[in-house]
This record gives sequence, C-alpha cells and structure tokens, in this order.
Amino acid sequence: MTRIILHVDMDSFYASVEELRNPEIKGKAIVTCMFSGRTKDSGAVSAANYKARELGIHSGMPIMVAKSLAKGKDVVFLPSDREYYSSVSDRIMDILRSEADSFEQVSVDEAYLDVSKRSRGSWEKALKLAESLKNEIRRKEHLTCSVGIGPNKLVAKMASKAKKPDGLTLVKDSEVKRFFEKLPVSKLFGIGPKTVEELESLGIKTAKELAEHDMEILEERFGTKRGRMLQETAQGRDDSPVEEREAQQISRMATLKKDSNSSKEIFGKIQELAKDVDENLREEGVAYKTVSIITIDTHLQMQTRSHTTIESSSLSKNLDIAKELLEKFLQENPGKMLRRIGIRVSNLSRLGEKKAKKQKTLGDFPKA
DNA sequence: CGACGTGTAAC
DNA sequence: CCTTTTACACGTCG
Repeated sequence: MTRIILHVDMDSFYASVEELRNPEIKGKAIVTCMFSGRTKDSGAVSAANYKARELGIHSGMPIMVAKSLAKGKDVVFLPSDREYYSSVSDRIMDILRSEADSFEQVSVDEAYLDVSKRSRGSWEKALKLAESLKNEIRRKEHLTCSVGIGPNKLVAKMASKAKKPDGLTLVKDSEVKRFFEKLPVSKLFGIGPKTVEELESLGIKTAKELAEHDMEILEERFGTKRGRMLQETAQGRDDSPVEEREAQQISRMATLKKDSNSSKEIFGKIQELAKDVDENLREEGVAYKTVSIITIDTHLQMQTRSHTTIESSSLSKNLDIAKELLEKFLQENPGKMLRRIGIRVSNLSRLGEKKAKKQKTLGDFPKA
C-alpha cells in the first residue's frame, strides 16, 4: 500500500500577498516585518521575496540588518498583516482540501494532501493533480506555490524544497534513496544547527552516513526516540498520517516597550495577551487545565512557570493564575529585567466532551 | 504516572 | 540586533 502525498508550500507567501494587494510595488524587492515597537526599526523580518533574497535578506533577520543590506536599493519594507494573510490562506486551503483524501494544514502557507485514493496509486495521476492545483491557485489567487510529491510527508516536504519558486518535484519510492543520500544532514527536515554539530562530532556529515550509522550509538547520544527518528529521517522513512490535529496549546507573546521588572507593568501586558488567548479559546470551543507564563529577559534567556488545576474556560481564572506565576517568578528572580512576556494555556479539552483517559490500574501505584 | 521546566526545531 | 507560535522529547521530582 504505497501512499501518495503532496506537500504544497506557497512561495514567499507574505511578500507575494503584499505585492498583490498593492500594484505599486509589483516587481520590487519586498520585505515584511514584525516590528516589536521598542525603537523605530526593532524587530525581525517575517518574509522576503526573491528579489529581496538576492540582496541577502532573509526571514528571522533583524530589521536593522535587512535595512543596511537594502541601503541605496529600492526595497519595500512593510509591517506583517497576519490577519490578512490568514484570510487569503483560508481560501487557498479550501481549494487544496477539496482535492485531497485527507488534508493537514501545517502553517499559514503549507499543507499536506494524501491523494493515494484519488490517484489510484499512479504517480502520473498525482502529478496531473498537482499541476491542476497549481493552476487553480494561480488562476484564482494569482499566487504561485512549490509542490513536492512523495510516498510520505517527509519525502513530499523535502521534494517541495528541491525546486522553488513555482516548482513541482516528484520523488517516487524507488527514487527516495538516491534523493536523500547526497544531502548534507543540515538539509534534512527536523535537523537544526545543534543536531548538525552533534552529528559532526560523530563524523556524520551526509544523510547517507546517518542512514547507515550504528543505531546503538545514535540512541546513546540522542535518546531512543530521537535517535530512531534521525536515522529514519535520513532514510526518507515516515509513516505519520496526513490528518488535521487538534491544537495542544494556545499562546501569545509580546515585546515590552521597555525592559521591566515591575509586576504592574508586566501584568498589564499579560492582560492584553490573555484576552487574545481567551478569544481564540472560545473560537475553538476548548477549555484548559494548565496556564503558563513565558519570560524572556534582557539576555534573551527564556524561562517558563506553569500551574495546573481543574478544567476551566474562564478568563479571570486564567489571569489569576498568571498573576500568581508572575509574582512568584519576580520574587525568585530579584532584579531580573524582562524584555518579552507571554502567556500560554495547554492541557486543552473540547468543551462538552469527556476526555477518554487511560484508566490507571492498581499495579500502576507504587507499593506502600 | 502526572506535573513542571528546558531544549530543539520549524514557520 | 534578536518576532511569533506551535510541537515534541527529555530529565527530574513527588
């Protein structure tokens, strides 16, 4: 039963949507930014179109750095309008969902489609379907995307990255091995800088080396689960299903106008954030059991504090807990100045549904 | 086992 | 100079 999975990735989505919205900037280098509001240009780049990337501007980069790279060039800097991008995204996702046996949106600009059934196991049919989806999105939304096709989500994802923008790449199961072997481990999905360094210290540089490495050693170094994951990733193996998943947590963060350790100031911001979280909670129709605060200090060190109680959907309770956590944190960290603050609810459950929990048996309790 | 805090990664 | 949001694994503690 070999599956056929598509991964669809919109090309520099934020920047492309902005370009469509304002014909004046068509054809220019475009950079969308998350302005933090502390100084005029503090914040980070959320997206850059290909024209801007040619100048070395990339997402995640401080806006100041991007602006210095853009000096003397015609580059348009715009604030990110995530609500608007999200509304465009919804229309695109509807198109994709309608052509899939099962569907999974992974972010505002990415989705997986399982098309095994409607392609009847034919790579040729899947390719035709992908082309028609690309055409429909181009016709209806005037946007391009890159699509990868493979026997699982991992391969589809790697394939969509192989050619962009406006790419279409098919890697059938018989081609997976060759496609993965040549890649450096840093290009593999789920392997970031830290893991690359760890692997390097084991003498592993390519996916082929990782795929063939002794499992014992990987498990010893990375833990059982992660060790296995790493090797499977290097082999292009993945049996995770394409399915919409329930949210596990809802959080909001913000940068303070000024570094602060004043409970009053910080809690003011928490109140704004909690209100937003609460709206989201209601939209989703879920309740929470755990409330966390997330702090980021002047040295960009992150810490969390959390508390679990009985299921609740109350905003005021959320705030009461958050306040407690904040006071406790400030007492435990006298003098620590915070740069950013966040709130998170987790341990979510659908309102009006009982969670099917695994029953504990007597044997699970420690003997007296 | 559940709760809590941290680290890694991706978008 | 340094955003935002989510997921998951792991170690520790009770």
